[in-house]
Amino acid sequence: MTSFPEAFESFALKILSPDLSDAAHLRFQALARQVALEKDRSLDFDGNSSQLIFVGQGATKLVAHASEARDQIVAFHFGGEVFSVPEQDNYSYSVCALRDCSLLTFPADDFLDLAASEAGILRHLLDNTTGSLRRCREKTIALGRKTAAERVAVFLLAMSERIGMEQDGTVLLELPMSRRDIAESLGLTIETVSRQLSLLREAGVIETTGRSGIVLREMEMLKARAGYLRDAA
Amino acid sequence: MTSFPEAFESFALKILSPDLSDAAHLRFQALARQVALEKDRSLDFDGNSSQLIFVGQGATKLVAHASEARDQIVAFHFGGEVFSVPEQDNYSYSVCALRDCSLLTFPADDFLDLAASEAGILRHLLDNTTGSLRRCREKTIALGRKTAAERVAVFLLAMSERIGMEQDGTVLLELPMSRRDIAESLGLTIETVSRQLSLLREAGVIETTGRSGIVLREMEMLKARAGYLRDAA
DNA sequence: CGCTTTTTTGAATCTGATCAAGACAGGTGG
DNA sequence: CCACCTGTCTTGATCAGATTCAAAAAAGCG
Repeated sequence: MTSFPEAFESFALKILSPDLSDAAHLRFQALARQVALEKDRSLDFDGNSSQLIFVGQGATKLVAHASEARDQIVAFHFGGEVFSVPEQDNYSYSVCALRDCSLLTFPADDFLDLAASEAGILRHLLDNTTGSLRRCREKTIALGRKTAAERVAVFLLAMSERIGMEQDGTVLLELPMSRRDIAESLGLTIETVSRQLSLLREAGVIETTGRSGIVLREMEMLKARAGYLRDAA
Repeated sequence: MTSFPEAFESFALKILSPDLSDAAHLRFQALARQVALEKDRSLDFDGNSSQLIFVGQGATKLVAHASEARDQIVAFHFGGEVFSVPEQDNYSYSVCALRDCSLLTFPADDFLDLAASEAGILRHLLDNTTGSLRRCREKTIALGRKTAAERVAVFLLAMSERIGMEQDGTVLLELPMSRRDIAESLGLTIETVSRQLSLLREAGVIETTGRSGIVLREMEMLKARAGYLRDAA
């Protein structure tokens, strides 16, 4: 387990301005709570305050609880990313570890008060939030207008961008999430996800090894199945 | 039509710091492009740059084009709001007026460069973006896990919060968007939206007057149909 | 190697989409 | 001011894709 100062330093390096005064640096550090979250463990919040989460190491899912047995995964976040957990509104949210994680959490209000005059930090947060918004919008489009086949293709392409290892034309994926997680992220059932992966396998677009390994063998075919605009990137 | 300086002032009042120097103020003004967008007209962008939009007056929809005849409305925005239009990635985006609009547009990169050392402005943008993200996440949950009936209820409740007029227990809505818009926002078809509204009408939960008027007569029943957590706000 | 859990596959069901008319609103021109 | 016309909305019948229910197969663990 990384020690607290060490974990905080990796955060400071990424997010805080390098020219921040030592005093301010310490105030941020005082605000941070370090959490070592084991795989499949989740972090619940009191619900009255929004939280800022920095993922030092590991992989997490942000889950919204729509009602009993109806969860929607709002986003996946990997090492080095910062994201915000909304305070409870119509839904309650929790953060769950896909694999062992080292996290820093901050109450968002306090953090923003501290950063009120630190344009660099705010800019960083803004960029991060804009990125989350862009991904969330893409997810909205997928959930609103795409078929099961297209959603699975979109998911694989998005994962290949974020955690894929390229290897002469093919991409290797080591998915940290289960079929259930994929289904809950795509607004589908486990069975449908499994069937769509089987179809891709039969079509020679992907290969699967075990539960978590996937080789994207035909990236062009996969893109064609994602239902994107023909002339888009 | 409001004149350009006037439109810009209403923006400056809302977004820019009151203590911003006149020189900086003018630089922001130089960056702004005013657009008077008539109802049903849309603004397309070159796609290579993200835009910041300030809605002075009117109501807009942010539309993503997934493929021919498959549009998804990502968000509605009303007077006084600021939002960002992503650069074209896998989809192309456009902004369309639901009623006559007066907008200011800024290239996001340039705007952020100008605001680089203005913590107040950045904070404002961050709050706005965080709000957009929160709404987008709620939409994700609705599209991923809710039935048609629940989605329509959620839509009506969200609209009542944003543009509803309360009147002794009931809420009056004057919807600026068509059934098609509602459908494209909820990931449903026009017919399904219409059917769900008819069901609500038959159940006495709402009344409709003409194409655009809706009276929310039984807010509690509507909330119960939205599929929220029982104990949530 | 045997046990548990996850994943895959199959059959039936159901929700929402599609196809097809009809009703209505609201604008236009007589 | 009213009749007409156009586009929007509503309603109905059928269809398809995804869910649900059920069971077999595979993966990963001790």
